[in-house]
Amino acid sequence: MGKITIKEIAKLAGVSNATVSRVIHSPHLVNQKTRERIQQVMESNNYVYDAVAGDLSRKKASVIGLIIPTIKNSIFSSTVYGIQEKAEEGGYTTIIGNSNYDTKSELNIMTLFQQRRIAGLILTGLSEGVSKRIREFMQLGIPSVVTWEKLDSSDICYAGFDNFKAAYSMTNHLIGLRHKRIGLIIGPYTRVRRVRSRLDGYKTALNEHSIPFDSDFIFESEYTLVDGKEAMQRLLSLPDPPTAVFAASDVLAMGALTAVKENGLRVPQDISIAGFDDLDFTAYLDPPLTTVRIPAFEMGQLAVKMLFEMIDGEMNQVRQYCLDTDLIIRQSCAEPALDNISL
Amino acid sequence: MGKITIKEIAKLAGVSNATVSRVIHSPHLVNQKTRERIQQVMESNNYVYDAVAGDLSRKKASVIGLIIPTIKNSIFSSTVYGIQEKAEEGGYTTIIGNSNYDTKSELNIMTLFQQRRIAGLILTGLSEGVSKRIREFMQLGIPSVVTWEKLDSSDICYAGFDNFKAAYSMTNHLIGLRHKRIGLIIGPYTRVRRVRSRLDGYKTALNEHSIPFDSDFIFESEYTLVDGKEAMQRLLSLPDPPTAVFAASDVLAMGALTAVKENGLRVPQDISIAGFDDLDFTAYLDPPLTTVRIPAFEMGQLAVKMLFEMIDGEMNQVRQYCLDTDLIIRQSCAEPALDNISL
DNA sequence: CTGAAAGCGCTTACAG
DNA sequence: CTGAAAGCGCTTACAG
Repeated sequence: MGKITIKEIAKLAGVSNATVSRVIHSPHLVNQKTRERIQQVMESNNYVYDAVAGDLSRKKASVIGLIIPTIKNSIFSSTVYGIQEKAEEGGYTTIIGNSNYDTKSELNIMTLFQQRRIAGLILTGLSEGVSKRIREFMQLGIPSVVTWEKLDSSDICYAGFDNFKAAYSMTNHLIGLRHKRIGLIIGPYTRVRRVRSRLDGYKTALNEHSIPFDSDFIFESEYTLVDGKEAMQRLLSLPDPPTAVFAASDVLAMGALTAVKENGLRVPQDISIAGFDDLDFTAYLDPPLTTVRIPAFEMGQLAVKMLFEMIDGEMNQVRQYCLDTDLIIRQSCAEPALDNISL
Repeated sequence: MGKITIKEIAKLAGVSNATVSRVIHSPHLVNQKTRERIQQVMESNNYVYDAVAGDLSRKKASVIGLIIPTIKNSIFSSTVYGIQEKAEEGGYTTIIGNSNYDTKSELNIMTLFQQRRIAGLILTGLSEGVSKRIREFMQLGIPSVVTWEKLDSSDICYAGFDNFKAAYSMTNHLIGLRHKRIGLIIGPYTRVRRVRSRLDGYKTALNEHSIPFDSDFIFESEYTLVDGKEAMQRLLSLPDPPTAVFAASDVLAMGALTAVKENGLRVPQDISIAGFDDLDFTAYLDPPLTTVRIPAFEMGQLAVKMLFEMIDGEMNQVRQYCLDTDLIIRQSCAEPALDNISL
C-alpha cells in the first residue's frame, strides 16, 4: 500500500540511503556487486524514484510552464507540440495554463507556476502588464521566453515572428492582385499586442498604396468559426462590399468562407479570402486557402532550446530570434472581377 | 536572488516557521496581530509559497496526469479543456503526456507521472497492456479513470461512451437511407480497442441488414487529413465504389470530402459522407457534415470529478459512466441516386 | 567505495 | 495562541 522509499530499499539491501541514491544517479561510483544487489532489491520491490523530492533536495526543477491563450483552438497546438517534444527530450515535464487572452489570468498562472517551482517559462505573446513580472522571474532565476511575437524590449528573450510583416505581406499580395477594397477580420487587437501588429501591417500596406483605410471594413472578433462567419456576413451586406477579405486567422477564414458560400457567391471569382496560420485543414478547404505560414512548431522547439541553454548557465545573454513566415498561395485569392474594379 | 522561504519570513517576523505556515493554511489559528504582521512581512518580501515542498511534507499531491494519444489533433482538445477547467477549479495542475496510440509509451508516461507524484490519472482509452498497471496504480492509492471508452472490466473506473453503439447507429442511419455499399475509413483499429468497437458496430449493423461485409471497403489509417483523402481516393477508384462512406473521425471525413470534390463528384448527390466526433468545423464544411457527437468535454469534466471523489476518500467503490452520443444529421448524407441502388 | 549527518522548504502532532 | 522537534523522500559534501 504505502509506497516504497529509498530508505526501505537501503534497509533491505543493507546499505545507506546515500548508496541507493548513488546507484540511481551515478551508478559508476558504486561497487558493482553492491550496485547489482541494490538494483535487484529495487526491481523486486517496484521501487519508483520520487522526482519531486529529488528536485527539492538538489534545488533544481524539471517542469516547464507554458501559458497559451487557449487549448480549445488548434491555433497553438503545433507550438505546444513542439514544446512538449523538445521538453521531453531533455527530461522535462510541461504544465500548461490557459490565459484566455487575459492579462490578469496570465499573472495568476505565473504565480501558480512559481509555486510549482518551474524551471522555466514560455509565454505566448507578451501582454503589456506582464513584462515587469517576467523581469522578476528572470531575477529569481526562472528563465523565460516569449513566443509568437517579436519584442521591442532588448532584455526579454523571444523566439517569435514578425506579425506586422506577415500581415503586411499578405495585404500587399492582395493589393498586387489589384484589390482595393480589402476587408479585415481580425482577432482581439484591442487586448493583444501581436494582433495589433497585424492590424498595423494591414494599414501600412494600404497606406503605401494610397488606399484609404475604411473602418467599416474591419471586424474585431474572437477566434471562432461563428465569429468569422458573422463578420463576413456583415461585410457582404455592406452597400459596397470588399472584393477581398483578409481573415487574420485561418479559423476566421473558414467561417468567412462558409458565409460567402451561403450567400451564393464564389471564392475567389466573386470575392477573395486569405487566412493566417496555415493550419492543417486550410489545404483541404474548398477552395484551398491562401494563407500565411507561421513557424508554430519551430517556435516551440526553439523556445525550449533557449530555455535549456539558460538553465544550463548561459543565462547572462538575451537571445532574440525572429523566424520567417511564408505566403502560402493557394486558390482562394484571385484578381477581382472586372466590374468590381473601380477605374 | 535566492528565493525567500518560510524560514526567513519567520525570522523577519520574529516567530517560528510553524506560525508562518499557519497563517498560510489556517490563519484563524493565529492571533490577529501576529497574523497581520506576518502577512505584512510576506507581502513586502514577495514571498511565494512552495507548493511542491508543501505537498511533499503533507504527503499529498496536487497534480493530475493525463495521457492522450496526441495533442496535435483537435480530436481530444475538448476533453483536455474539460479536464483542465475542472482540475483548476479544485486547485490541481494538469500534466499531459502524448502516447501516440502506443502502449509502451503509455506505460512510460505512467511511470514518469508516478515519479512526479500525481494525485490521479486520466487515460484516453485503455490499451490491452495497461490494465494491469492501472490496477497497480489503484493499489498504490493513485486513483485512475479511463475516458473515451466503455470497459468490460468491472473494477476500473471510466467516464466514457459506447463506441460500438455510436458507430452502429451511424451505419444504421446510412442503411436507413438505403445505402448498401458503405465504405469505412477508420483509425488504427488493429492497435486501439475503442476503434475496434467502432468497426464492430459497423459490421454488426451491416450484418443485421444482411448486407455482405466487403473488406475492400475498409481502410485503416492514421487520423490525418491526407490519410482520409487517400483512402477515399482508393475507394472511388474501386470498380464498384460505395455510395456512402462512413469516416469514423471528422478529420478523416474532411480529407475524404476533399477527394470526392477533386474527382468532380458531389456530396451527397453522388456519394454520402458521414463523420465521427462532431468537431467544431464540421458544421462549416461544404456541405455541413453529418456526424456523431461525442461527449468529449463532458467526459473530461466527469473524469476529474470522479478523481476528486476518489481522492477525497470514497475510493472504495468503482464508478462507471457511459455517456450518450448523438447522431448529428446535417447535409452530407442522402439517399443514393437511383441508378446506384442495386435492385 | 561507503556511511553519518545536515539540508531542500514546508507541515503537524505535541506540549505548553 | 505559539514553538521545538521530527518528518516528507531524496541528495551531497565530508570523512573515512
